[in-house]
Amino acid sequence: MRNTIGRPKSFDNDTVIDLAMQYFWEHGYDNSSLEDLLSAMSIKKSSFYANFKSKENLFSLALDLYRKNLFHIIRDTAKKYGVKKALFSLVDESLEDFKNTGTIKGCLLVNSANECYRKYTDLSSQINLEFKTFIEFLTQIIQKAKDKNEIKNHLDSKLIASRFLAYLTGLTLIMKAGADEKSISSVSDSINELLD
Amino acid sequence: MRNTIGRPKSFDNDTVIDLAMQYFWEHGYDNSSLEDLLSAMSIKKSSFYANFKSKENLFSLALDLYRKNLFHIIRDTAKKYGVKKALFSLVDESLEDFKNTGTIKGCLLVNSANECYRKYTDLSSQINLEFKTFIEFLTQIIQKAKDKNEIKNHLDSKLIASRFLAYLTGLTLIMKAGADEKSISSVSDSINELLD
DNA sequence: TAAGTTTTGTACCAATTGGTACATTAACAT
DNA sequence: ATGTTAATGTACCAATTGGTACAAAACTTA
Repeated sequence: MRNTIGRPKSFDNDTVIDLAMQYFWEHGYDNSSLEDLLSAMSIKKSSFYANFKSKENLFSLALDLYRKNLFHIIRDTAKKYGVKKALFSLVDESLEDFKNTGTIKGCLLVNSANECYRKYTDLSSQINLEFKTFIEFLTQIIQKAKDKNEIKNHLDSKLIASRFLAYLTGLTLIMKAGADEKSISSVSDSINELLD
Repeated sequence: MRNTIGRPKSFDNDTVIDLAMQYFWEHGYDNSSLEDLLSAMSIKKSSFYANFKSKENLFSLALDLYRKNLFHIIRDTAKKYGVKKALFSLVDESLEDFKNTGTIKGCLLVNSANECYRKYTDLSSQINLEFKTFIEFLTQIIQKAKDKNEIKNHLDSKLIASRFLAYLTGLTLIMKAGADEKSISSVSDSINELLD
């Protein structure tokens, strides 16, 4: 793949998609202007449209990357420290994020569903799919943990997964809205109990 | 107040604020363009800027109206059917809303926190305040219900309030993201248990 | 050096945004 | 009829949006 004719690519597509994904994650779709994205990706407009054909298409790629990364991280952590810790680390990450930056990004899949669903029809179907895939993924690893008796909650795995995601999302939002520490801890505790 | 000189007002400010509030509620702040708002309010641009001075100011008024209406409804329902039903009716309303329209508006206060916090600094402080007032309000009526032994949950009232709001918010979001009925019911059930 | 490919630079586009200025008209009280 | 206030109509504004067109420059292999 080395000896191609012409000027060689100076940036890796996947790398700049990752940079875009980070920016999208922090600012949302609408609040990420093309200008913002270009400087985040460190490429110029002409290169942008040559490599990714539109903002919407870039977002689609970013969404997919996000979900893949997320699964990878959860799987890795689950292998090392168990499913319970892997899932709760998502909560902890949010708490840490908030402590450090004073703000919170939440889950890009959920955020996108909230922002883009029904507004950007092309993205909507993908978002829906990614979300369902995420729930399924959670259901599977929770089921495995139940089989190993690592999680004792008698509730159906999928329902645990759904509650988990709902609570985590709710936690994120009340943090954004300015809930106090005790309230935050309480919701966080309830997520922990869910995974007991 | 009747015999004022000059042409009498042909629309009531509060009425059109209410119309604007409904529109904001359904579409969010950024997605409510001035044009949209004007036709929703059935007034013209010139009248708009004469009566409300900016979109941001209108939203501020709408937010306040929303919170007042919300408190009013909850208080009324609580008097008639008890606190538990009053709170759970918020959940039911979301479920109904979704069944009928296929979409869901959520809580304007929470939505606004999510959308506007840190982006519109002038609104941010108000949003923060409205949210805290809401939590306090919930805490109070929950405490009353606990005093009457209507709610038996031993958790601190404020923490019940916070969990309630977080769960409800999370429920709203996973509905938007396309969760299936069983998952939705399960989260809804857990909110019910919280208020037992 | 020439050919091929990538990246950049510059200029431009139509559409939309929230907002302003101001003249005109409509409805009332005196 | 006149003054006063409310509402409308029209025209305009600068800024931002995502996107296109195309020429010029940079870098490679052959």
